[in-house]
Amino acid sequence: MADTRTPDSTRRSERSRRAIYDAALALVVEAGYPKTTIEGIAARAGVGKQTIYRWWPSKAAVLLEAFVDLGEQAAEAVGEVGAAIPDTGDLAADLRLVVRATVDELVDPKYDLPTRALAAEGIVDAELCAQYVEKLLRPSLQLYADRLAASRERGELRADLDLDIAVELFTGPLSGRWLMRTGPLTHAYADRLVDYALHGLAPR
Amino acid sequence: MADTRTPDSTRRSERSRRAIYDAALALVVEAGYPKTTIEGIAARAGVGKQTIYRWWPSKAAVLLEAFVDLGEQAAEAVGEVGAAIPDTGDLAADLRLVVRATVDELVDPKYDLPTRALAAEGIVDAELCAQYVEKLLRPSLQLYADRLAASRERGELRADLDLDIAVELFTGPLSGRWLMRTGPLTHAYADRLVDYALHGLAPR
Amino acid sequence: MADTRTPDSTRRSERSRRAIYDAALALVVEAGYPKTTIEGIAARAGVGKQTIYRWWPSKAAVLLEAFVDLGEQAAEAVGEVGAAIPDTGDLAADLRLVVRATVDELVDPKYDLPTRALAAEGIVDAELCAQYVEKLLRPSLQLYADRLAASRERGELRADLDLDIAVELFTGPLSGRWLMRTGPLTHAYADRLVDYALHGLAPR
Amino acid sequence: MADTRTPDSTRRSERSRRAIYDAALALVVEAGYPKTTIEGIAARAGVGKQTIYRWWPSKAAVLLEAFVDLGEQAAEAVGEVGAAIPDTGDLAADLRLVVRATVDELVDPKYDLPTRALAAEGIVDAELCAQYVEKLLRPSLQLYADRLAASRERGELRADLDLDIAVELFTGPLSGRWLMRTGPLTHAYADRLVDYALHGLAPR
DNA sequence: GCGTAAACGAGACGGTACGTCTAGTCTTTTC
DNA sequence: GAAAAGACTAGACGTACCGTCTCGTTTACGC
Repeated sequence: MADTRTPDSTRRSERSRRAIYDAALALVVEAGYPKTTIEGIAARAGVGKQTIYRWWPSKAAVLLEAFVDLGEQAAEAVGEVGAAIPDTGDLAADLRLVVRATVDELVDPKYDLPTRALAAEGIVDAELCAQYVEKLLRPSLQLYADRLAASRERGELRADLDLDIAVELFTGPLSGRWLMRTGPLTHAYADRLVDYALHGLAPR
Repeated sequence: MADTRTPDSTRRSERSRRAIYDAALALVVEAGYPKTTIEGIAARAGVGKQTIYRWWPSKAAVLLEAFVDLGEQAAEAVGEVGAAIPDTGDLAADLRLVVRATVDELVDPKYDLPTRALAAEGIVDAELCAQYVEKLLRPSLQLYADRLAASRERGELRADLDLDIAVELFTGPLSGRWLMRTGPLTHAYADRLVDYALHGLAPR
Repeated sequence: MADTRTPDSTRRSERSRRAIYDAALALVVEAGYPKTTIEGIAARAGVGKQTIYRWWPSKAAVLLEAFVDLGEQAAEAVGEVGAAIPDTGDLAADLRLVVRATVDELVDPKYDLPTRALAAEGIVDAELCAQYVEKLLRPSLQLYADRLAASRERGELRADLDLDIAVELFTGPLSGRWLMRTGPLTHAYADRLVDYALHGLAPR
Repeated sequence: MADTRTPDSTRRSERSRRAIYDAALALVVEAGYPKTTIEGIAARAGVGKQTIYRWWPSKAAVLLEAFVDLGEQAAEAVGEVGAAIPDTGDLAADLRLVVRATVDELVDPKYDLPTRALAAEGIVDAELCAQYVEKLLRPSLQLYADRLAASRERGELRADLDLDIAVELFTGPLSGRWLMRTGPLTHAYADRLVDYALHGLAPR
């Protein structure tokens, strides 16, 4: 029978939590996600398996939290601000900048591998997918939405613009190309994508 | 030590191959991909495990072939033709039709589940990914490319249009929304996506 | 790579150990040794396979321990004593008694089958053979040796008698006939064997 | 359904039979009996598996025939005769000679390993055991029986001597010590064994 | 000599068990 | 009472052989 009692999180060991995060991320980068096991994480973190099972429902959940934590660490280091797409008034230029930045990130193995693993897991596991979207995807999509909304207010975009679809027009092709490796991820690609998405395929 | 001898494919049992395809697809739909095991497929197909290991390198490879075969079966049943997006002269209408059809397919569990599983596996396994793209993804993307190329010739699209990106502008958002469940997949969505992709986000 | 860590025997599950003994013995008697598998033992004992592989190196080792344990159980039940050949002063009579008892045991399937299996395995596997001899064979041979030594002291046997060979003179023919089924195992045979061994083949 | 047709032995391939014998014996000596497989024998003999299954019921049966054949080959080489224990009139001396010879043979791996394997198999498989006894054991025991019978006629042994038991008095201890490795197999041992068996344990 | 039938080499097949690995649970001991 | 340690049940993994079953290919006999 499962232990339905929820553990007392106030007594949780911060040291163990950190060690588990570190071990999980390191193993995914070193050995790949499928070869990363809960036993392996526990061993590397110097932690009992039960400590993992007590606080997380699955390997993917550990990795997700670890990765979110990594992002927060990084954000804190840079000063937390900058968490918005700059608004210089030139929408195309602003978007090129951020799409290029996204391209750079997707190419860095340190981010690529864990994100791929989480995406793969999420594709098959709806539960985890929701978490993934909420904690990782949505925040970054929101940046696009905010910037586009600002331009829409100024009349630079269709007045009735559906923001969700608008955002997807940039991120969809990009993440599709990244996930399925259907083409190179370069700054040139980023620029052209922004151009097409903003102005469409029809002749000028 | 691995058995490097390649088996003699002329002596291969067609009956077993089919049974394995059927079992694999059925199990993925019924139990989900992670709970689909090679042992399970073998048992359900009434086949020895070795017969699977002899001909396929992994569970995912089995499913990929099974799914490709399923497509071929279906194509054969309809008469093989129709493997092109119709060209009525109205590009927007033609694209709406096919994007709507894609939406319908992605919603059907019979296609949804195996495709998700393959996509998930491909995201993490580059080897398999290449196969997946080559055998499943590329052919369907090519349909878009052909139709768009036809319109480009007629001057209905930018003369210097990059077809790859153009195709992605339709399929990227669609598959992104599907994979990550970030929004509903409806005909209305399909229509609006086609509109945005064709004409861009800028005001008319 | 093999797991070289030795498990902590203080934490071993007594319940599992007993269940494995019981299952192993039962299966050997019911299905025969070759059809007794480690998987079968585990299943019948309600135990994971790893629990067997953790504590024993082979199927035969399990059976050997199970059988030794069975003997200890039996000995404990009878009160532990009697573990010596009686010494009534009449050596021939004493030996006849114990050889007859041995014959009876060798004929009982409950002992016959496991012992045969162990003997067979030991014949081919020197490692196991040593264990078998040490734990099962030697103790019972020692009883003969002790009784014969007592008679030798009293001058009833050659003064320079080689006890090992002397013991073999009784047990060798007996076990040979049993193992290879070269003749009937009866009390009459036991009596005559004792007679011949004690007095030789030469005329009186 | 099994193929009930009995194959036509007149058309049997002598070359294959020999190759199988050689392969079986070589593998048992090189790799040990348990690691000798029918597939291995077939591969080494350059023979299809079916050719083995057509003519023999089991791995042990192959080995038995191979070994019997080996003996016949050897006998033929020496000139066939000598298949009897010499009768110099000195029974003890004659027996010492032959027991010493047996000891020498049991120590030679070329004979030791296959014989052990067959004995082990026979212990557990009554069917095979009968074959083994009939073809290998009985003939060699008969030599003892004949020699002892001759002496008995001459009054050198008990008039009512039970030949079976008498033979066992020599071969039982010997084979017991050999099978279970309970002591060294030396000429000294052979001599003493003959002495004890002939004259018994009682003081002179 | 030539057709035919059986034995042959080869090896794919449906299976069983192997020994290993990991999941997730449970228990014991330590802090 | 949380945590480290690790033994436990459970069962999938990929491998090795089993014994059966085709395949073509010799081989040898009867016509």
